[in-house]
Amino acid sequence: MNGRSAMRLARLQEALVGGGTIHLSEAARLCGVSEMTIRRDVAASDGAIVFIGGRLVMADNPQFAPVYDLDEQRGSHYFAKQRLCHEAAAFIEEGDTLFIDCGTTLMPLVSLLSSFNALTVVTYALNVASAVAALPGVRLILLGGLYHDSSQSFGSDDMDEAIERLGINKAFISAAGVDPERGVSCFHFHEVAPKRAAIAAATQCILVVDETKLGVIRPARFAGLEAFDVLICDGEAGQALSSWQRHATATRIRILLA
Amino acid sequence: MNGRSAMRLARLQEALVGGGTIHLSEAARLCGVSEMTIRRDVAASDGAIVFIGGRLVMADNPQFAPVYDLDEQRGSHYFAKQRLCHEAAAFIEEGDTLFIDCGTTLMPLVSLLSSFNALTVVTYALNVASAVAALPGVRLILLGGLYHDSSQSFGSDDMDEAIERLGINKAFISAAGVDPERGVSCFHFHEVAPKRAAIAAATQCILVVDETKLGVIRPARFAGLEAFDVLICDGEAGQALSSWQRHATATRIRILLA
DNA sequence: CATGTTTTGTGATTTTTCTAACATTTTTTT
DNA sequence: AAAAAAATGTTAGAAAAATCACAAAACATG
Repeated sequence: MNGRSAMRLARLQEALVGGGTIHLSEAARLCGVSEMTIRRDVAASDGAIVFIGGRLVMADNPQFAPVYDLDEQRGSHYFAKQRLCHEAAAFIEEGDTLFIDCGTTLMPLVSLLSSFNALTVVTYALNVASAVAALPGVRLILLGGLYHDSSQSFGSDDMDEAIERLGINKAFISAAGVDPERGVSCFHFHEVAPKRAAIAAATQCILVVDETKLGVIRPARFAGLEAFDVLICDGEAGQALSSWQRHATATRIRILLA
Repeated sequence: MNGRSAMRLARLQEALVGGGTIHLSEAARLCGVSEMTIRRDVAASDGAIVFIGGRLVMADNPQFAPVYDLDEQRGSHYFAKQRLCHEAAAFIEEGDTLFIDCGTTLMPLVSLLSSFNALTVVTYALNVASAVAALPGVRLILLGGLYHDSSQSFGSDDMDEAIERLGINKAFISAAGVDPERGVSCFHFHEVAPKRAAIAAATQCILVVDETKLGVIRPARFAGLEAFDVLICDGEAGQALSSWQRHATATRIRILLA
């Protein structure tokens, strides 16, 4: 990609941020180049803007649900996550202060918040923040710091203190691995502090993972299973289920299947 | 519209709720009918679902709302801002730690950062952060807090302390009003603390405003003109220019015209 | 300033989407 | 059960969009 091309894309991106589409011809006119050049720009770009039937739309704006075809979404566990989040949303009440963890698992939860009008969301994830910022009735508190690309989230030394100062009601936590003996873990160490602080601060802790995470151990352990009040999981393959129910009664965790 | 048709539409609507698109062929397969039937269903419906380039989308999906030419008006401003930012970018060197202010003025500056690979950007604006996060070679530090929709930025009590702790090289500041006697001002009071802290911390302060801001006073004053080393402005209408040059020599500020 | 490279434009070609007409099937009515 | 009506499928052609190939222009470089 070249400099001028990047500038045109930025120009178009600015036009499309906040939603909407523009037709190829319109985009070409706007940038003062031919339609073919716009096509080439978009094709060579990182995929932030895509074509849909001769129109340009923002694709990766987390503010919106993905544009991809539904069968692709099916493949990427999109529907599974949607179901999980639907279950999770049932715990939310008007006036709550929610902690929402980073990752893609809890993204569908954000779009379910639009029906409330007195929520506060605390997060340290950029994608979550961008999505929440678009909701009119939801207050957003972003815990800043140094950005980590790997998890689209921020990390800082005093994040735990910042979380302590907030009155968090319910914490929705995601994880990359959940094991009854070895606890709940994630990939990145900078996520440990905010997760722990949120779990400690929250009245109710809800762990949301899809079933591929069960029995898996990742490098950064941040809690034991007993730290959570509810585990929301999708039990398509119910084989491991019975053993998990045993663990559940042992740790008093409540398992919900989406 | 007929009963079976309504049922198919309901089914498709369910698949599309929460955004996303579904291709005509996919929809036909999903409902077990021909593509033509889906077309007829959609055509005869109330308009909740619409076609866009062979794909079905919910009509109320803001992502697909046609954004008619936000042209000239916003477009011309955009190019002005682009010029301003091009001037501003000339001050940036490899290895710098930049403070980038909120607003739309400095957005084009972000896309100009992609040619560097050892920059650090400090900001308290969500739109700036989102844009910087996409750049591979740039470290991002976001100053978090409570989100303010009006300026797409965050505010918190300890932001000034957080800025003090950072080694900021160059501060790029935007403003809603610049007046030689009454100083530099913005609309929102929560912007004052970070702007002041950044100005105090930075080695070099660069004020970037378009000429419509000259001679304007806004509610929240955050600095005098003498606090800045450089003022970058577009001098299309050069009328006020001579008087500004006088102020410039008085305050030792360097005026650049884009 | 000539040279080679990159970027952009143009027109031809292929693919996809849209529309319309008519055939076929299903449902309803008599 | 036959006829009529409604719904759906099939095909063909028009329109739009996507791709390709090459020419022209802009840019960089020695």
